[in-house]
Amino acid sequence: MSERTTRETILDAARPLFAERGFNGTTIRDIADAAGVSPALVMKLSGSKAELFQAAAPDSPGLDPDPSEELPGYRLVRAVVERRNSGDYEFWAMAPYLVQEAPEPEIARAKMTERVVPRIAAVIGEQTPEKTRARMVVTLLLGLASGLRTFEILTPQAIDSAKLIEAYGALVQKIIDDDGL
Amino acid sequence: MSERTTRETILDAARPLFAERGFNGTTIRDIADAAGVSPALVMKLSGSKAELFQAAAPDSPGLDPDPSEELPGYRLVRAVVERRNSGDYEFWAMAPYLVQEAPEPEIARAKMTERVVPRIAAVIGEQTPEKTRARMVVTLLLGLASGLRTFEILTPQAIDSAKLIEAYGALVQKIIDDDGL
DNA sequence: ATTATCTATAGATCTATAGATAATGC
DNA sequence: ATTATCTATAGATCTATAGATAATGC
Repeated sequence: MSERTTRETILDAARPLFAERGFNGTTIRDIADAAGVSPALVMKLSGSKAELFQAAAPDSPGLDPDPSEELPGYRLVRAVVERRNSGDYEFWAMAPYLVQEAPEPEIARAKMTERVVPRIAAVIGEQTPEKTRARMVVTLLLGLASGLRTFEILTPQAIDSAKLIEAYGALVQKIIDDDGL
Repeated sequence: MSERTTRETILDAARPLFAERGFNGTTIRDIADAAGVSPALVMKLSGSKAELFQAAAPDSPGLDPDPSEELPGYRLVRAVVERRNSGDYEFWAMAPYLVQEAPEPEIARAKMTERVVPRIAAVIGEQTPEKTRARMVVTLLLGLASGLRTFEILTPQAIDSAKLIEAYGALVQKIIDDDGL
């Protein structure tokens, strides 16, 4: 097993732990146990816990691999709902913890904005320097992920997926189409 | 100084620390220093760190003391924006951490939903058992607070307060008025 | 020979408690 | 006398490192 592979094993073990328990709630030993190696090796290969966090924490949302005919507002919402249904990792739900729990929250916040806002601006085709609509869309996606994942108030019992995509997608699309912003 | 008062001093010191740094990121000593007492006294008066967290963490949003003529969607949004402008404590921004960082996240999540959803249902006048619209409104407020506070992507430079209240208030009001939900 | 990994442990926390002292009310 | 508060410290972590051993490639 080369270093590359072991390092990847450790990062893969670290990611969900950091996401679920945060920086302080996750120990090097937790990660080592999950990866099946000694804590010393985790330290050796990652340098420090803070560096490991930086390396492990995903810092941008998953790409949309298949730009369909659907309007981008609905498409973005559908992706979040489908990830809930399949239990996949949800960047938008983890982002608040990644900022708040980072060893240096201010830097984490700035980095996050830098990566995420232009990305969404590209998806919705916004070209203004302020990227106001992209910022609003990011806000809406953060809320949706909170409701679906962190708080689980938008359960399938409370609202079925199709209806949710229709209603919430309409909100996102309304922002995208808003000429006043 | 009676116990009541010292206990309150400690809780007031603990609240912002827990909110900013989370449960694991805040130590009894931090709280003791902020309150100007010894760590031993903090322990004595609070029982344990977990109990202190329970006692200190606000578990519901601030009430709306002045129900105006304004439509509830705009009113709810305006309150969040104004708290940003005045730098006041924002329940909706802290709620994710309170759930995630709680000693028992599952219980914290259930409690949160139990308190918050009926509250918002009352504000918007929803009486269905599922409270689907209240859940959607909570989701939108969580997003707004994330965008304003946690990520600071909705800065006054990016969008001025009046415009934000108008645009985001319209979304919340759209959900409140949505007959399909 | 070099790289990968482990054991053992130092040094620095952290929560919690025991027991002492200072302040308060009768 | 009782309540409020402190000092001192036990016991349990946690990160990080030093030095030893096992595995690998030449």
